[in-house]
Amino acid sequence: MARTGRPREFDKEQTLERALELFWSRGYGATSIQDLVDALGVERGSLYAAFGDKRRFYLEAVRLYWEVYERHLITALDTSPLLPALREILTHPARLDELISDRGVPQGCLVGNTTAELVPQDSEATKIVTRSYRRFTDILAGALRRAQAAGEVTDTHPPEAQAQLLLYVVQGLSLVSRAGLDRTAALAAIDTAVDGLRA
Amino acid sequence: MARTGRPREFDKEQTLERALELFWSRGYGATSIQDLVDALGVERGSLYAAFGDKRRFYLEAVRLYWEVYERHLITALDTSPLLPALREILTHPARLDELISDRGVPQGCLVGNTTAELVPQDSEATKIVTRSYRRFTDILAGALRRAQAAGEVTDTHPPEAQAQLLLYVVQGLSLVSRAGLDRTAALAAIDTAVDGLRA
DNA sequence: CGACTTCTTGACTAGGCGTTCAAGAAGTCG
DNA sequence: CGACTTCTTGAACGCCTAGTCAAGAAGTCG
Repeated sequence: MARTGRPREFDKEQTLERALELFWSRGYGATSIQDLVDALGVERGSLYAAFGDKRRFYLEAVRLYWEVYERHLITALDTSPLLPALREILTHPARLDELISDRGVPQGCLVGNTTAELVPQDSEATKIVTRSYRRFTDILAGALRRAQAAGEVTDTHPPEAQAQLLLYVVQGLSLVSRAGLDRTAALAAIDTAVDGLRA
Repeated sequence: MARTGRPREFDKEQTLERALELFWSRGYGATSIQDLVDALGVERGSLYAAFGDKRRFYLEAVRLYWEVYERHLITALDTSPLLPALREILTHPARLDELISDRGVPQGCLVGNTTAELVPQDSEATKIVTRSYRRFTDILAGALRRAQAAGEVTDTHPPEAQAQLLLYVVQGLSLVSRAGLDRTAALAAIDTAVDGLRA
C-alpha cells in the first residue's frame, strides 16, 4: 500500500525559506503569487499543491521565522552575566545577523510586520503573533528573574514588566529601522535601555 | 477672471478625516477605493478630482495624522514636572484618546503602520515617516533636556538617547497593542520605562 | 511491463482593483 | 439670460490578482 508517486522536484523546506525572505522584504499584500513563482522557480500549481493558498503559505513562513528566532533567543540568553547578551539581542531584532550593519536594508521583524498588516483582521495571524510575543516575554522574564536574583539586574520592577518593556523596545526598533537606521543613535538608545536595568 | 464653477458638495477636510479613520483601521492596501466611496458617501470621480490618486490620498491622511499628533505632543510636554506628562503620552500612542480603554480596538500609530506597509519601497512615504520620527525625538529630547537641567530626569545618558528609546517604546507599544492589549502589563512596562528616567 | 500515484506545467477563469472619462448638474459672473 | 467653470455621477477600461484544472511527465511497486 501507499504507492508513492512522482517525487517533488524542489526542496520544500528550502523553498519555504526563500519565500520567507520575499515575504519579509515585501510584505504579504505586496508579494504576488507571480512574484513567488518567479523568485522560487516553482510553478503556481506546485506551490498550491505543496503549501495551500497564499495565506497559509505566508503564515507558515511566519511560523518558521519565529521558530528560528526563538531558538536563537533561548540560546543567547542562557548565560551570565545577562546584560551583555541582552544588548546583543536588542541590536539584532530585525535581521538575526546584520540589522546594524552596512549590508542590506533593515526590514523589521516579520512578526511585527505581520502585526501591522494582518492583525487584528486575520484571526489566525493574530494567534501566531500573540503567541510569539508571549514566548518572547516569557523567555526574557525568566532570564531577568535569574539576573535579578544574581544581583545583576535591578529589582525595583518585576521581571515581567521589564520583559514587556523590552518587547516594545525591540519591536519599536525593528519598525523604525525600516525607515533608515542611524547606528549611533540606535546604539545609544539601546545602551540607555540596558543601563536602566542595571542593579 | 477666475470664474468660480460649481461648488464642491462635500467638506474636503472632514472627508479627509474620515478617510484617515478608514486607512488607519484597515491599512493602505486593504482599503479599496470602493471602500472609501461607500464609507465617505463621495463618488469615485469626485475623490480623484479632490485628492488625486489613492496613494496621494493616503499620504495626505498620514500628514494630517502626524500634524494632529505633533500638536498634542508639544502641548502635553510643555509642563513641569515632565515625567507624569510623559507617562500620559506613552499610554496614548495609538489613539490620541483611548488606547488603554475598553472601547475600540487599538489600531497602532498610523505612522508606524505606514512604516511597516510602505517603507522603504515608497520614497515619499519614507520621507514623511522619517520626518515624523525626527520631530518626535526632537520634541522629546528638548523636554528631557529641560527636565535633566531641573534635576527631574537622570543625566547618565544624553536626552537624545533617551528620546530615541522612548520613540522605540511608543512605536513598539502601538504595534504590539494591535494584537491585543493587556492594560496591566502595558502600564507596568511604561512605569518601568518612566522610572528608569528618574534622577 | 503496466498499473498506480503524485507532481509539473501553463493556460484559463472569475473577480477585484485603481483609474479615466463623457455627459449632465450646479453654481458664478458679465 | 447665456457663457463659462467646476463638480458629480457611474459606466467602462485594462490590468493584475488568487486560484483552478486537465493533460502529461516521472516516479514506485506488483
